Amino acid sequence: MARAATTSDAFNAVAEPRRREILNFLALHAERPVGEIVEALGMEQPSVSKHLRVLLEVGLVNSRREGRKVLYRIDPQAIRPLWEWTATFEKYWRHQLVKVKERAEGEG
Amino acid sequence: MARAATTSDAFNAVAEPRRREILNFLALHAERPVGEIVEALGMEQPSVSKHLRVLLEVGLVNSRREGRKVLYRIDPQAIRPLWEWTATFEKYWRHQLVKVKERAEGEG
DNA sequence: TTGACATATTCCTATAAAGGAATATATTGG
DNA sequence: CCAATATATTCCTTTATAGGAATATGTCAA
Repeated sequence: MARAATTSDAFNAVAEPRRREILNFLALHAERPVGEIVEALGMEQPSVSKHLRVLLEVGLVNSRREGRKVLYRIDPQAIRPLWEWTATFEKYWRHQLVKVKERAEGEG
Repeated sequence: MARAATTSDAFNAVAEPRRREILNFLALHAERPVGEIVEALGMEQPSVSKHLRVLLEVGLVNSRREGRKVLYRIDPQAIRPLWEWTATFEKYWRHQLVKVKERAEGEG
């Protein structure tokens, strides 16, 4: 068996750094055509289209055509499961920090 | 070029569901030997060892030997970059929720 | 219809991974 | 040292990429 498909869920989709870059860009710039992503991130156009397809399939972005251009925008809801999972670990590192702080104060 | 190595960073490491299960288990149970993970999650022992190796390489877990057993524990700090990245999108879905709420109140 | 622009898809290659089975390594007790 | 327990590694097969190059599809303007 091979690795799970990149399109199987958001976890797999965002494992690819380029796709995270695209999401970062779209988060800042709202709805944008492919060409602007290509230019802004310095990637090849086919590469961007392919990454957008993966993001589209897992619902991390939506798209609509406007004339010759296709506009993409993020759907932040799709990132939520990822955030929720990571957030369950937040209390543990917060705990660690408290302990580190206490130790520092004890020594000072 | 193929996909990035699962050991290249936490994003790639946690893309695999089994590895997330292992982290979930370790988060709840603190330091545990491999055998308990195997039993608790119903996975094959070599499979668990291999997944733990990946988690170890990206720093998501630590280990120490105690007699015949090797005890693993999570290092929640390693999940932090993941949380931080996803958290940057939180404001967007919060925004969406506010708008949905406003609309609902306007209609009600 | 034709040409230009914008995006998507296909074909190719190299690479890596996950699971299963078998085996190797490490540690302890006798 | 030997047997038993606990864990790690290796070998194999199947599958899925990501990027590059080339090409196809879609849309508009004249």
